[in-house]
Formats: sequence, C-alpha cells, structure tokens
Amino acid sequence: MTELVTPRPPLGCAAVMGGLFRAALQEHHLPVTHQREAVARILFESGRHLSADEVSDRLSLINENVGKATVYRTLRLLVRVGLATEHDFDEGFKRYETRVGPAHHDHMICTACGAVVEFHRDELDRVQTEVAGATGFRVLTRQLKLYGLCADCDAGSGQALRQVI
Amino acid sequence: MTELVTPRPPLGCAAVMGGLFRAALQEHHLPVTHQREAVARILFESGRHLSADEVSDRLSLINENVGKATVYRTLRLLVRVGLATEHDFDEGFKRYETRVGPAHHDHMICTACGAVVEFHRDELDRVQTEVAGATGFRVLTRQLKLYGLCADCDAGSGQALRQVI
DNA sequence: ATCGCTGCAAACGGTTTGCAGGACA
DNA sequence: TGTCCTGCAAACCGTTTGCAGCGAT
Repeated sequence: MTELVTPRPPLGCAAVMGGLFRAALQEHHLPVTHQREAVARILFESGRHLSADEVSDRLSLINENVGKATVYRTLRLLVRVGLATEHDFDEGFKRYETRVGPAHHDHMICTACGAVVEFHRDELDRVQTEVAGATGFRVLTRQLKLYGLCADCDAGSGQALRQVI
Repeated sequence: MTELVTPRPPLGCAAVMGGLFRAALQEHHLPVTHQREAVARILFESGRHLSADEVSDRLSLINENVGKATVYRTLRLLVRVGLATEHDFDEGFKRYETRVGPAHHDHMICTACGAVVEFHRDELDRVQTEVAGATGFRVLTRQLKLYGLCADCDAGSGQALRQVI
C-alpha cells in the first residue's frame, strides 16, 4: 500500500517556491502565509503523491507545526489555484501531487500491492479535445486511472473470493 | 449536484436478475439472499449511478427493509464479482453503476453543476492495451474522468476565488 | 447442520467547521 | 486597520465492524 512511484527530480522546486507559488496566490488575492509556504514546499520537494497526513507528518519532522486543518485547507487551496492535483487511489483518503505546467500524466495502479506507475500518451490529449468538442464541454482536466495487477502481483493470483465479513 | 445522466434503457434487467446475477454469485460460491437480490435489482432497474444512500432509500420506498450495512456490503460484493463498478465523482461518497458485458464507457463531469455525461471512444481501449504491454501490468479496468464545465455552466463563470473558510 | 449473511448500533477515520486570537496587505 | 488565516477541538458523515441470531445450501 505504500507509494512506489519513481520519485521525480525536484523539478525546480526552489524556483517554483520563489516565484510561481507567490504569483499564483497573489493572482487570486490570497495572502502568502508561512504555513502555506511550508505545505507547498513539502509537496514540491517530495515530487510524489502525498496524503494530507503525510504532509502533516513531514511538517512535524522539520518542526514546522502547522495544524492539520490548515494542511487540509492549504491542499484544497493549491488545487484551486492550479498548483496541485487531487487523486483518489481508492485507499480511503486523497493524495495530492504538484502540477507544474500543462504536462499531464496518468496513472496505473496495482490493486494488489498499491503500486502506482505514471505514464503519458499524446493520444489522450487528442481524445480529450475531441470529446470536449463533441459534447460542448470545456474540459479543464482529466483523471485516467488504469487498474490491474503489476507484473509481480500477477504471478501469485487466484485466491478464493469471500465476503470477508 | 443531481444526476443528469441520460438514463439508459433497463438493459435486459429481468434477464440479468434471472440468470446472470445468480450465476455470478454461485460461481464464487456466494449465497443468493433476498437482500442481495433486492439491492442488485435496484441498481439494474435504475441504470444510473446510485450512491449507497440512494439505493437504501429506494429499497425503503418499496418496503424492502435492508439494513444499510448490508447495502454497503452488497454493493462491494457486486463490484468484486464484476457486476458493478464503483465511481468517485468527488462528492464525498461513492456511486455504483451496473456493468453488463465488456462495453466500457467513460465519464465527463461538470464541476459546477455536477452533470455527468457518458461517452465512449474505441481508441481508449487501444491505449489501455498498449500501456499495459509497455509496463507489464495486466490491466483489468479503467476510470477516465474528464472534468470541466458543461456548455450551460461555461457561460456564467468567472467569480472571485476565496478560501471560503 | 453448517457456514455465512443480516441487522443493529456503535466505532472508525478522513475531512470539515466554529470560534477566538493572530498575521498578512 | 481590516480582513483573512490559523489552531484547536469538536462535529461531520460516509463507511466499516462486532456480535447475536437467522437463512441459504
């Protein structure tokens, strides 16, 4: 159930925090607070899909005491201003990921071990545009998740199905 | 926030309940109970995306008193045996939809009014296969959701952004 | 007869919210 | 200085679970 995504390089984290982050908030007339910077930095530095809890834990580790409510509020905020994306990998909670630029990618999730692999296909952007045109929607973003078994888990499958209470 | 999906025709609901449903359960050595039939029938008859609460309400309406716990357990079960699909349209709860045959379809969701439109593209099946081959995954299912504004909502947009507590 | 399901109600856990005090612009 | 944010803790709410009894096979 742990995160098995290959960590991306920091992606110019310093630059983002120095400029893009402040700019995005100011553009929406939102105050730049110490807590918001801290939460954003954690997310940008990790380059992974973090849950609110994980963000909170990592903040504690560096003695940044940010209330959990603020963590939730800030993550929601980052999504709204377009700096982060929310994901639901069916774990019972949400995960958040930074979103820098329009380079969209999608996810493949192993339903057995929880491994998450990112991938990108150009065709998907085209499909998105076509469907939008056909239905009159203005598509802002997409979430494509392929569920299945990773190579490792595919080997040892075939257990009995029971309701398990 | 209401369901705006065009209701599909009952899709041979009677036939499904008469055979496919029992067969699917028996195949997994799962008892066919009155409650399970009732929940499945509600889902198949509606042909929509229903929440556990909605299923429960509809059961009450026809004086089928099924405990809410059983509704949740049964919906989970239907997903496991492949008769239903679980969806998360970011409403804070899950929705369930019957799944008859391999005819997959995807969803486009209006983030303003909650309208859900279904669509289908053959290319997506191909992409799914290709990505699976490239990564060694055995893909079992997918969830593609396009988020944006429907034609109606696209007109009246552009309000100020605030954290709104 | 056996094993598993059902119902109730309580527990659970992620997320949200009310409110008093503090911080940004 | 005014407005918005923060922190705490309690509330929320969809969902899960323990357990005694019933039901399907």
